[in-house]
Amino acid sequence: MTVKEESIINVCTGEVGETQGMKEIKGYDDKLKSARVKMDEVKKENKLLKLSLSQKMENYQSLKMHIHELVQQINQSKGSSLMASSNDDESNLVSLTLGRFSGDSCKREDKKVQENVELDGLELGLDSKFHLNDSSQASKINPSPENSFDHEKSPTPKTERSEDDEVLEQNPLKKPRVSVRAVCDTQTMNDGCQWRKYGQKIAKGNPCPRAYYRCTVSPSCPVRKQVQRCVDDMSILITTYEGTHNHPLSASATTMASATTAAATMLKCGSSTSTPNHHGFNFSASSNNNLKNSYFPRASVATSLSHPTVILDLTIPNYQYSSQYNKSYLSSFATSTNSFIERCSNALQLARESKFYSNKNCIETSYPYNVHGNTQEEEIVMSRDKIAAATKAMTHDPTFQSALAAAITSFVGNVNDHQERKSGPNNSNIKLDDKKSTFELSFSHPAAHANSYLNKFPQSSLDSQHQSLTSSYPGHPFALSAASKSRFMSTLADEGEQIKL
DNA sequence: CGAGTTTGACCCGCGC
DNA sequence: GCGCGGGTCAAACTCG
Repeated sequence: MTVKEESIINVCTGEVGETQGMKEIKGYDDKLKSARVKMDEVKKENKLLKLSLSQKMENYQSLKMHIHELVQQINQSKGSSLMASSNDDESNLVSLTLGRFSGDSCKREDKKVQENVELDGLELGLDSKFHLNDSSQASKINPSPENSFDHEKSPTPKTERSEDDEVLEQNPLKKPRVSVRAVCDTQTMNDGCQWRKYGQKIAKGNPCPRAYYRCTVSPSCPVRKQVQRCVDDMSILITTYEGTHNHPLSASATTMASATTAAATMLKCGSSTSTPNHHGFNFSASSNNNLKNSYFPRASVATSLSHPTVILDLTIPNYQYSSQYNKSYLSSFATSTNSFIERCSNALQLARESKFYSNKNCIETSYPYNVHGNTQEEEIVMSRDKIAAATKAMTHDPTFQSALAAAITSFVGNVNDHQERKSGPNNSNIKLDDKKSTFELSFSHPAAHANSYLNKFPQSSLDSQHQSLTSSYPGHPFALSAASKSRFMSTLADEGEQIKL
C-alpha cells in the first residue's frame, strides 16, 4: 500500500485529522499536476523531435531521389554520347552543346549559364565518372566542357572554361599538385605518358624556362605537367603533375601516375578536415610545411599560390639512385599510401559509428531514461566504452598497424638499404602499447641499417638483437606527423576525441 | 601533310 | 584600379 493510498484510507476512516489528510492529498495533487506538466512538455518535445526526424527523412528521401535522377541522367547522357559518336549527323552534335555559347562576347553569359545549370542540379556533361579520389569529380554534376562530346571533336575554344576551372571557382583551394624532383639529363623525365607541349614561360626567380605539357593519351585527359630545371642545381629536373588521368595507362606510366595520385589523395584527405589552413595534408603540426629537413626526407608539403603541393624528392644528396631504384620507391610510396588511406578511412568509419551512438545520447538528454531503460549516465558510460573499444580495435588491428607501418616506412624510407626498399614496407611492423605510450617498430633487415631509423626518431632506442626500435610518442614529432597523416585522427582530434596511438 | 613545338598575345587571379 | 606574374591560347613554324 502506498503512502498516498494509506492517507486516503485514513481520511475516509477518520483515523487521522481531516486537515492533515486534506493537506497530504493536496500535496500529491500538486505533484501530480507538475508531473503532468512535465509529461506534456516531454510530449511536446517528442512531437518536435518526431517532426524534425520526419523532415530529415523527407530531406533524405528527396536527396536520394535527386541522386537517383542524376544517375539516370548520366546514364541517358552516356547513351546519347554513344549514339552521337556512332552517328555523324551534325544535329546530334548541336543537341549536345546545351548551355554553352560560342564567341568571345558570350564568355560571361557562358559562365552564368553554367552556374545556373549547376544550381539547378542538371547534368549536361556527357561523361560522369564517380572517382572518389579525383578532385575533378567535385564537378560531377557540372556541365563539363572537358567531357562534352564536341570538345573531343574540336579543340577547346579559348572562351570555354575547363572542368578544372569550374572546380577552382567552387573551391578556393586549388587542385593539389605533386612535384617530383629527380636528377635528369634529358629535357623531360620519361614517365611513360604521352605529352604535348603547349607553352613555355620564364618564371620569376628562375632563368630556366618552365615548359607546360598536357597529356595526349586521351583528348579529354585533364592531366598537365610543368617541367623546370631547379635553379639551385641544374641537373635536377622538377616535374609538377596536376590532375588525374581519366584513361587506362600503360604499365610504364602507371608507376608515376599511382605515386602522384596517392600523394594528391593524401592532400585531399588532409584538406577534408576542418583545419582552416589551405595547405592540404598536414604532415607535421608545425607551421613549417616543408619537412624535407625533418622526418620525411623524400616527401614534403609545400604551397604555391594556394596550390597544395606534395614534393617527392628522388634526389638525396650524396646518394645516387638509379631510375629503377626511384621506380621502386614510387611504387612503394603509392601502394603503402593507398593502403594507409584506405585503412584509416575504414577506421574512421568505425569511429563515426561509435560517435553516432554517442551523439544519439545528446538527442535523448531530455529524457531521464532511454528506450533501453538505461539512465543517461549509464548510456554515456556505455558509449564511452564503445568508443574506447572501437579505438582499441583500430589501434590493435593488425591490418591497421601494418598499414600504418607501411606508410611510415615508406615515408621514412631508408637511405642505405636498397634491398629493404625493394622489399618494401611489408617487412616492417608496428606494435603499439597504450599503457607504456610507446610504439615498437620491428624490421627484418640487418640491424646496422636500422640506425637510419634511429636517426629519424629521436627519443628512440634501438634493439639491434631483436631488430626493433622503440620510441615513446607523446610529444614526439613522429607521433604528430603520423597522427596528422590520416583523416581518422585529424577528424577525431577536431571533434575533441583523445585517441592515443 | 599531320603532328608537335615555339612564341607572342592574352586572360585572370592576386597583392598593393 | 593597376601592375605583376602564372597559365593558356593559337598562329606560325619545324620536322619527319
